[in-house]
Amino acid sequence: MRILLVEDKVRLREAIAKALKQSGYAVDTSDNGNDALWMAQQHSYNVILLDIMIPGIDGLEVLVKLRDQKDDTPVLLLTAKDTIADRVKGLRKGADDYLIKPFALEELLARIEALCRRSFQKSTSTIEIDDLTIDTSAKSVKKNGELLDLTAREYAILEYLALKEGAVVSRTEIEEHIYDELVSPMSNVVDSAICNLRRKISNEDLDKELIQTKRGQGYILLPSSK
Amino acid sequence: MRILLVEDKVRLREAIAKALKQSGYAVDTSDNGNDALWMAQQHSYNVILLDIMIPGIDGLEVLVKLRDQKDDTPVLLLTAKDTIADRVKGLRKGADDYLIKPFALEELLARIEALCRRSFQKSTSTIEIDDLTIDTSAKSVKKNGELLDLTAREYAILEYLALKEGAVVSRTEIEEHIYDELVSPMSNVVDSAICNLRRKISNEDLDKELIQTKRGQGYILLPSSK
DNA sequence: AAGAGGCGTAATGATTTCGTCATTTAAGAA
DNA sequence: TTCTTAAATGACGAAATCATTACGCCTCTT
Repeated sequence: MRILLVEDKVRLREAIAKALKQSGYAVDTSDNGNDALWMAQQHSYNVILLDIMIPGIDGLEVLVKLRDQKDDTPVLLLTAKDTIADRVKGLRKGADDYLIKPFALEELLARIEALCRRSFQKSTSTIEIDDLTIDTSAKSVKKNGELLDLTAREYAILEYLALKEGAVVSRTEIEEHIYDELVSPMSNVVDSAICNLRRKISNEDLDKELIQTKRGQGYILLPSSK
Repeated sequence: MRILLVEDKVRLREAIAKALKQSGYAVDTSDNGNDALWMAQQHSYNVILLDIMIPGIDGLEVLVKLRDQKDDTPVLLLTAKDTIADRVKGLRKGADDYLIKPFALEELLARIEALCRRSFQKSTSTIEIDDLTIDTSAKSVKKNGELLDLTAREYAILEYLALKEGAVVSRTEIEEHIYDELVSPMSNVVDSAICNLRRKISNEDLDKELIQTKRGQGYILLPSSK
């Protein structure tokens, strides 16, 4: 966990830095806006503690510049100013939190923790299998970067198979997971859906089918051959 | 954007709820911990505003229970207590922010905005997509710098889609996050709202629709083509 | 109190999807 | 090899989904 601390008052800066280090953070410090901006660009910090009134370009401006550069490191503003308008302004410019001096170190630490906690949950939403890329949030599939035109059903089945990559999935299982109502026992909905799906994802270059049939058992999506 | 407001003092609750609604949020309220917990479990809120001193199980406990259930909805604690120890305790238990009563509505709104923003992994209060610029603070939309005249509903839907840029958003999800009351299942409110919205944001120059339909799945706002 | 605009509902028509059925193909057992 | 049965395929029509329009209620403003 690496933190950039931007604060011009020496004593305060040292005190905060010391406390942070004791809590196990790696800390870089700066006493002015220009250096701070430079450092933030060089390094990817987990949190930036930013005093507003600092020499060089001021804290808010540093914040704005960072955001303009699509840098979304969590920023906690520190300031002596204490009007509601200032706070609102800071938050609206893309700060994540705001603390007013003087503050208790305990509170600062707790807020930093909250910011770190939140910034850590980024989940990957794509599954890659051979030349297919399944984007589960866009519910779309690309083959070699090219968008495939799958129907909702087809996508759902493919996604399900992909989640169970390498495992045999029975017809019944597919019916139960993809179809709401009961499918009549004699139906071959799944077969025909699989058929259409194969047609769309098949790759002429490779001779093997990605979705293979396990006669009498179901289907299996081959594990990625990487 | 749907918010759960938990506060037992009637007047304060109503005042906050009113302000939130005016800002375009869908708001559910509760005056006690038990109901609040129940509601939070039923629904996926974008933010929970949680007073600590409430009847039934207290706010902190509600928070702890939610976190135990791996529910990581952003929680903003509201409280009259004002010792550092209390604040730290709240944050350490998994709260994302903390406000002390009495607070200014402006600041509350700004903090809620920051929480929403971060939960969608966005760091700035304006979102640019193609020729559209969505200002989530001012709740306005510009097309090529020209202000569009959207209704509150239209804006809310567009903002939600934009925050989820590149992800499919189902009708149900829109209904649940934009509308406070239950939408009757057969209704096509969302469809017609989308229809109107498209008319207003469509660009004759570009032939592609910004809001695309994923038949059987929902709508998707295409990621900016830069 | 009247008017305007916002918004939900209902109805319609266009389009796509998907399940069924009939038929062909392929796999495995004897 | 031949027989049996499971699976693949293709065509068709019913059903579902969506876009769009019109209408009417409700609310807010003036």
